[in-house]
Amino acid sequence: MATLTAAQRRQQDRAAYDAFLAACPARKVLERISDKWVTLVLAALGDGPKRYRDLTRIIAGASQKMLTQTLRALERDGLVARTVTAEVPVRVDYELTELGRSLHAVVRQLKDWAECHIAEIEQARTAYDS
Amino acid sequence: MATLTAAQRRQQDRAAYDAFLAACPARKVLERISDKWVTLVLAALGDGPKRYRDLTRIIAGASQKMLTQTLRALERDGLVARTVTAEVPVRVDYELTELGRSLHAVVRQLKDWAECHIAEIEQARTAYDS
DNA sequence: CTGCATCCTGCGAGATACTG
DNA sequence: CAGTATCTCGCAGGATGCAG
Repeated sequence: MATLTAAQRRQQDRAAYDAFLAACPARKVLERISDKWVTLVLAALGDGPKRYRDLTRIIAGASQKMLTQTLRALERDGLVARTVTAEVPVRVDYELTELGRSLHAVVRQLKDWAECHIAEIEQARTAYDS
Repeated sequence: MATLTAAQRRQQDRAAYDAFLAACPARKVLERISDKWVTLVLAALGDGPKRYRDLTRIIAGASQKMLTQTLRALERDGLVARTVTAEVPVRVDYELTELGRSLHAVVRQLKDWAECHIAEIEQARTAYDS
């Protein structure tokens, strides 16, 4: 039928909006850095290349699965470079690319804002909770 | 017993790291704006106050539950102000606070970076996928 | 050391229905 | 109009075991 129920209509709008968001550059980047571990990896690699093992130690909270998954995603996006050295045992180094360092800089802006305004937020929270 | 298995040790490290992250201001703010709808609400309110109904229309992808939840969270953090007018029917307006506008500015920085570098990322992706 | 494959669980988010 | 309450379900992410 040509007419739709309100529910169907809403679902269509939902889908259209999702498609719209999927095409938005800002959204793509935001979703990338929104990942729990991405910014931590950026920070860890911020001061020079690191081996896989080093990263597991530095970012103690990440499971191996998540760390690998994060690194793969960052590599795919050209933010991190992966270098395999055929020693025994194998050695794999990760480092930020130019693009990665650029993004890292933006994230630091965010960090600066956070440290500058977190007190206001906390204050608002306790005020709200009472 | 005093000694722990490797698995237990890892779990402890995990917990400690989580606690560390929980205390990090940058992380708190990042998790706030990481929420799928937060930045959209910031953007929607960026050009003046809006009624609840307006927001549901502007952000067509958000379910009512998510929109309300998002607005409550932002209000709690002092980023958005909620004003109830006792008309019939009830009228509720939302607008960015000073703090909210400040955060919005930072998010726009991120958006600018995204629009400036998205091409490189897309390019890296297609290169990686082949 | 550096990973991939599999299984399993908890929680977030949508759908739906009701209220002031 | 502006929400709240409840139920259900998919899937992100942890645990574990195996491989090059």
